[in-house]
Amino acid sequence: MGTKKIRNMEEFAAVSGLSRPTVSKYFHDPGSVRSSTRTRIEAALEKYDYRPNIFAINQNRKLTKNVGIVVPYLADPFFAEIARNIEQRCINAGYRPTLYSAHGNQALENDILDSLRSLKPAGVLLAPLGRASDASAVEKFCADIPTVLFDSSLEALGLAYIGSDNPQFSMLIVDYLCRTGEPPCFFEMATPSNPNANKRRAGYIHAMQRLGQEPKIVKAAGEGWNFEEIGLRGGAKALAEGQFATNTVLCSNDRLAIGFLTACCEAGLRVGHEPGCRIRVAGQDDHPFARYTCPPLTTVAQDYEAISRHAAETLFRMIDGAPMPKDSKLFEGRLVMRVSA
Amino acid sequence: MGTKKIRNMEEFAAVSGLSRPTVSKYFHDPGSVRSSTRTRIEAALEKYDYRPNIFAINQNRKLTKNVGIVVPYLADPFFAEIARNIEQRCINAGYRPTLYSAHGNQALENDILDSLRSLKPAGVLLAPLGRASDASAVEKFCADIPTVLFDSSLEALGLAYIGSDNPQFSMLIVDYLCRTGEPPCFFEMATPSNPNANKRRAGYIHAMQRLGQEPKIVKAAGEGWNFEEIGLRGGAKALAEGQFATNTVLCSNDRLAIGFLTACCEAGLRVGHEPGCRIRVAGQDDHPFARYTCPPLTTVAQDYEAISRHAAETLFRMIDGAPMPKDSKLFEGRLVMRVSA
DNA sequence: ATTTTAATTTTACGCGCGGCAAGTTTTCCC
DNA sequence: GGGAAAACTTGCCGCGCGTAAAATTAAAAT
Repeated sequence: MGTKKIRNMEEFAAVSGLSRPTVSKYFHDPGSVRSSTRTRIEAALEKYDYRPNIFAINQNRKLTKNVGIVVPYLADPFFAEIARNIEQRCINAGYRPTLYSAHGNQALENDILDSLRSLKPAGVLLAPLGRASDASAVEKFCADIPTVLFDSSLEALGLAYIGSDNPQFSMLIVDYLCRTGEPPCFFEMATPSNPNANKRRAGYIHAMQRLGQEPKIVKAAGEGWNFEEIGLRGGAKALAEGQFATNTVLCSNDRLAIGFLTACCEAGLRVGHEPGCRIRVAGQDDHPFARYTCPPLTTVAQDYEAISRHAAETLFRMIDGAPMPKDSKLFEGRLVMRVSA
Repeated sequence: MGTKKIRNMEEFAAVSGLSRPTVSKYFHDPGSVRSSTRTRIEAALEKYDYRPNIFAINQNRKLTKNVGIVVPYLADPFFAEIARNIEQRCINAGYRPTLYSAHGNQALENDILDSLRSLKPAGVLLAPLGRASDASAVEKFCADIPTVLFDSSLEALGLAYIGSDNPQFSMLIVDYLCRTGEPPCFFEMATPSNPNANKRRAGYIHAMQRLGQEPKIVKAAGEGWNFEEIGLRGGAKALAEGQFATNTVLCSNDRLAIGFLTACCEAGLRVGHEPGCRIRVAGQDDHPFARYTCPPLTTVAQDYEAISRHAAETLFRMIDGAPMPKDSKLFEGRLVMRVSA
């Protein structure tokens, strides 16, 4: 390694025998300098491991390569997974993603939006908290910075978003469950954190009515993002009180189902569609852990790939000048049949 | 709201009738300006919602309030949880945390360390990839920037870290399992991603020998961070081949155990310590999902609170000038008895 | 009311880099 | 070899703010 510590681009330009603007050009686009100079720079780069300061770079650029990714709750592997997917797409497209989690907290979400303004991002991919979001703050943000909303809509605002066709999810699995056994009861949180839950409930009701069945909804008490706990407690209570009219339970989402499965287990109920099982349980999302429940959870898979791809590509188009899409793009779910139902 | 958009501190100082440095002082410490000027600033703040650019602030500060938090794999709820805990502590202490995940990838971990240099952080809390880390890169980083290593050590380097007393974990649960039934076999990944696994294996062997039992180790093939999958596949194979010499399996970590429980379920083995159960399964970590397996997983709980608290406090002391601790600080595990063993 | 002193505000420069204009050198091509 | 194009250098300003030193002001003391 080199003898002196390189502190900035000026010093680095000096040791490579070039002017700073030339070096700057190189870092902006290595192909934009003569190959002989490129060689010299890269030789110097070997000796002194210098890298431009990323935040200084973006200080005075009209268009940065920064992209912000915001999710509501990173401790949920679903969001961790989709965030990773989107991050990778940004990197591949030459952007510099930064990931933020609101941790289920409105104040934090607002802080993140403020931080993002400082970052001068070329664009932002935002999965809002939903019901708990500060709608006006999000609206202002979208007006100022190219933003793609995904996963959840903000119903108060009329903004387009990219996500799953939630009513279709419920209809798909209701059809399946009715075809293969007793019609499902719908198990959900009393106060869901985002509008997706409402759309799933509506889809359930619609599908049941279409099949001539009476919808039965069971609600679990509890707030926040600890869905498993809510599913466990609410499920145990509902089971004990005999609230489920049939032997089939469709949960509003997989995490709730995971908790509910534990409630079944603790109540001594064998779960599954096989002979000898007392109850069938299905979820919605195909959460990363759904494959590993006991028994493995039958569910409707969100199209992670399509959502993250479409969200990223939409943002890239917006960065290139395209307007914010007027209409939401919703992807259909795919039935994942496992043992639980 | 105000009439014009405030673009920077200069403009904001103008509309509040003060000089920029005075306003700057206010933002650095509202108590450092005369109360009459503070009133004027806060009045202007009401009218025009201005906030200093966070990245410009840190451009020319000798000591910033930035803190970096790096975890190896954020899609693991364990890391998501501990990261959230540490983030909160940093915020409470007046720092500005930024969270990064290496996503199990060495190149990404190195990129993150480079980004962090640009951030000019006051300090960094780093949970390294472990075996997959670029030891020399981490070493250089620690030499340049106050860094607290947590969760996993870097054995190649002699650096202190903050984490769990892994041998104690295994010894604790081995004692319990032997006391209450057949001695456990140890189920682990063939090529674990960090040194904690090795320490747990050593703890297992030591505890078994002390009890006069012969250690039996079963290894699951597979690389990477998809532990559940590895536990499921490796577990199914080991069960099919009768590799477990006793009816008790101690998994190297909870995620592996979650996969293994699914393997048991699919093999039709009832898990638990209750009559009628064919196999007992225990994990280590008290992963956020361990409570929600079927049956709920008996495990050894990492002291999340203590680790994150001690890591954060150590970093704050280092930022205030204390040297990097010479010795690791390891917290004991707590036995969490559930139904699986 | 005047001086002393402490608090506050200005002035002036710096951080690490982008970017533009004008001038100089290199390279390429006929 | 001459001329034009391409690449590079010099010089300077800008981004949004921190910060030390100087100048000013306000509060306290006499």
